[in-house]
Amino acid sequence: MTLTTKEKIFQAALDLFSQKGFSGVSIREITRQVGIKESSLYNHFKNKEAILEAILTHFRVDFSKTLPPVDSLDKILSTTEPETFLKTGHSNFKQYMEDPQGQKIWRLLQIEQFREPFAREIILKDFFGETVDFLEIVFQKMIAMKKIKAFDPKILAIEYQYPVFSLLAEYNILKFDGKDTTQVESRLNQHIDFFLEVIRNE
Amino acid sequence: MTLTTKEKIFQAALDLFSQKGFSGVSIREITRQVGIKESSLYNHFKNKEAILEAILTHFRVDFSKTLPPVDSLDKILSTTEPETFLKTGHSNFKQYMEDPQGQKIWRLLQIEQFREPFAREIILKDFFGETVDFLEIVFQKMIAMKKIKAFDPKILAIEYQYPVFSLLAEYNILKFDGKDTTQVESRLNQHIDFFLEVIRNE
DNA sequence: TCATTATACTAACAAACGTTAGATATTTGA
DNA sequence: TCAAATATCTAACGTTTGTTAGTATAATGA
Repeated sequence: MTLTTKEKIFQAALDLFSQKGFSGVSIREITRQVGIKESSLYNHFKNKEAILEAILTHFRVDFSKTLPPVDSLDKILSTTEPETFLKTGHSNFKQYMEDPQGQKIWRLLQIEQFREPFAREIILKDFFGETVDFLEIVFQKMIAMKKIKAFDPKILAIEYQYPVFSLLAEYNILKFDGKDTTQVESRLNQHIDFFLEVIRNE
Repeated sequence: MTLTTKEKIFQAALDLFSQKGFSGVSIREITRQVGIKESSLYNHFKNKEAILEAILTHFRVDFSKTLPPVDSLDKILSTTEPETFLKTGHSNFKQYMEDPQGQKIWRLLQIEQFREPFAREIILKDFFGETVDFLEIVFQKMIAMKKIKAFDPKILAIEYQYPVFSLLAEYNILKFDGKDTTQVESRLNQHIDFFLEVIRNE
């Protein structure tokens, strides 16, 4: 699986931007990593800004694939216990966390969120918004099926997901320094267990 | 209350770094905002890096003052209900959130966390670590006083504080665009209420 | 008061920046 | 097979970068 020059530029830029930020990386640094002269880059991207834009756009499209479609939820939830459902979701999430590409995109969004309006939009809408909206529907359905206590599903969505975001932030910092992440991972498990205990219908 | 030139440089640098990041701001941009020539800056700071270092160090000292001393906890907790204690803490926290200086430092830490090891250390130790350690002691004492249910105090600390970090991140993005933040603020209140309901000792 | 110290200025530096023009080589499609 | 399109190269451009040297002015302390 060989990459085109454009893809190599994309990857090198993502790698460098996610460490030093957009302003901290030069065209020459990117092309040096790819193995071409700096002028050649302009055959593939209009300018430096266009590389970042391509990365952010690609991520936006990519992220929308990680959640199961809402139409299939009734079927899934009728055959799956809340515990299994959440733990499966956690497993998917963990996979995303451990993927180096996912870590780079997360870091890039963190670094650029206050310089790049598009990054803010992705964090707010795709990251916070979409996940919470999805979970709200999930918990609403679980309540209708009397599988969990009848709390406000929106509140449940936040109570479940927001700690996960913080744990993910902590995880990515530790991972960046190559430090041990088992504690954060066990905290994520503890969080899910705690949450399940709280919402359980006796 | 007039500022010295050094303080003006400090403030201008914090202001600009928190919007564009360290690499995105030039010495000339800082000195233009202060109203001096770029060479004059070097009478106050050794180089550009030293300004960032001064900002991060100042924040570290500053942040350690926001939590009440552990020695005074027994006295406070014996006369204060959990609900009042947490809501007072929330009020202090909100004040910090609404302070423009606090927002700038938060943004700076977010932007620089992967370029600057010191920023990572502050986020991990001061932000995550210290707050959770403090809350663990608080909940441990509340449990000993039989004021709340006997959950693992460390888990309670995380369940309480980690959603607050995520809400704070969301709050700061909205605030940066001048958008409405009442929804995030009400979510913070809902979180506290939910948490109190869960840990209440019947 | 006067020497010293601190702070501001002008001017310049070498290096790095993003980007372009134009020549050369490689790949593609009729 | 050969013209057209695409990708790479060398070389250079005008700016901006962080920083320094040297000089003038203002504040400080004996």
